[in-house]
Amino acid sequence: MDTATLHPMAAARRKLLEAALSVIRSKGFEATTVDELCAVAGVAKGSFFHHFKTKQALGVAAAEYWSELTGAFFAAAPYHRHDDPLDRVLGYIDFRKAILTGKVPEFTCLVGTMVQEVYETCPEIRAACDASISAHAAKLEADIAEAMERHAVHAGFTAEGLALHTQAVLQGAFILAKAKGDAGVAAASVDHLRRYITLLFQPPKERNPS
Amino acid sequence: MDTATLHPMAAARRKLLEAALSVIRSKGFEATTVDELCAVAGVAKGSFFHHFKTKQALGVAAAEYWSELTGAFFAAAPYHRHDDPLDRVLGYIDFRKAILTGKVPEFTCLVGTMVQEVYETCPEIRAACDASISAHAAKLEADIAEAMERHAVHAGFTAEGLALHTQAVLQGAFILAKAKGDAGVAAASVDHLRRYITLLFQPPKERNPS
DNA sequence: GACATTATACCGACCAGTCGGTATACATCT
DNA sequence: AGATGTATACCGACTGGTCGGTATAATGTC
Repeated sequence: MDTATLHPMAAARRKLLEAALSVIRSKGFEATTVDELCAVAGVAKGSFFHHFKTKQALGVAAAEYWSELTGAFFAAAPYHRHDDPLDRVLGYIDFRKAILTGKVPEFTCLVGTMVQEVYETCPEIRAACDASISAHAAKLEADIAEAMERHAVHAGFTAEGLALHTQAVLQGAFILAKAKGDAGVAAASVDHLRRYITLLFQPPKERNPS
Repeated sequence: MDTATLHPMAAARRKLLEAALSVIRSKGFEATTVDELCAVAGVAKGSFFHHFKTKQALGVAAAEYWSELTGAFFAAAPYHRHDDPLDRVLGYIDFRKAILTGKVPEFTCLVGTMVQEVYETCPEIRAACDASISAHAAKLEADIAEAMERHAVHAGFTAEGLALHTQAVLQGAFILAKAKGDAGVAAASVDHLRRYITLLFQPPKERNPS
């Protein structure tokens, strides 16, 4: 995906946003300095404050940029091809597991990291992070709702609630991965999530009583 | 529980640690200043650096203090009384859900918040947070292992993995609660976790095929 | 030449950490 | 008992450096 073609944008602005994604995911929002973002982006400080009124404004813009990027990334993923909506949901989970590669800051979530720090101190960033997570969950929610319809599952939960739960598991898996410095523990949690959804949608009559 | 009697400790030191718990859970580690901790603790700055060599050292001490406090808190919880280990596990989950009350910073996890920020920049704090999470999970792991034995469940996962998964769900639930400013979404995720464990340990033959 | 963008120099606030010093408790020696 | 030494606890002014943000000049670009 060529990120430059998503929206026309001044070069310095996009370079600053790209820098923000990588630096903030590594060090968090507060520990990230404007000077470092400029250095990584190869841009002077004046450009930063030309494009973003404050550091907080950059935080909001970074969350929105993250939403755009991940939206396009998941929209292009192969799991949407399945006919059965349940296969699309499980395909999403498998896809999330498959991209747990490389170093920890490379597969963790920008908005999950940011919202932990600023949820009480900066309502604008908090709202932008919430919007990003909720928009992502909403796409999955559609498939879950369809799968619940198709497989006649209605027991005690909503499509929205289950979609948000998947995000909770992923965000929590990232925290464990950060604590242990290892992606394996995150993958194991995603496995549990997959098993849960499989059990939820498994028709009781066909359960193997071995 | 009288925290003062857990370990003898200079008054200023304990007041600083208590201040650290509440301030860091609200604003994160980086945004918390030594001056603010001193102000909240009602202690002079000199005392801070008498008890903690650096701010990072306070972070490590806060994680260890958190481990002590939560360890005692959960050890005293009522769910341990159940005879069936599975009831203890489900009792733990119910207890976790029951304490999701009050404002968000009051029920979220100090070490989960801290490790997100510093996992790359401060290995000492990262390790202390990992130790806190892992020790907590280990207590639950014992009950899970016993429940797996008792209920003859061995399918595709380990007691350790499931114990860590519960922590992932809880940590992720906290992130969603922070993003939405609402404890309800966290409780909903804990409900899903409970349902998952129930399904895992439900004997296939007795499943209700309604 | 008008306008958006980028670069450089700079400022005031703030922050982690230092330093000199006081207070208290408890030994040990005379 | 009183004097002396010593370790811990606590205090608050100070400092060197960093950070977010500003002012202004220089560039492109139509």
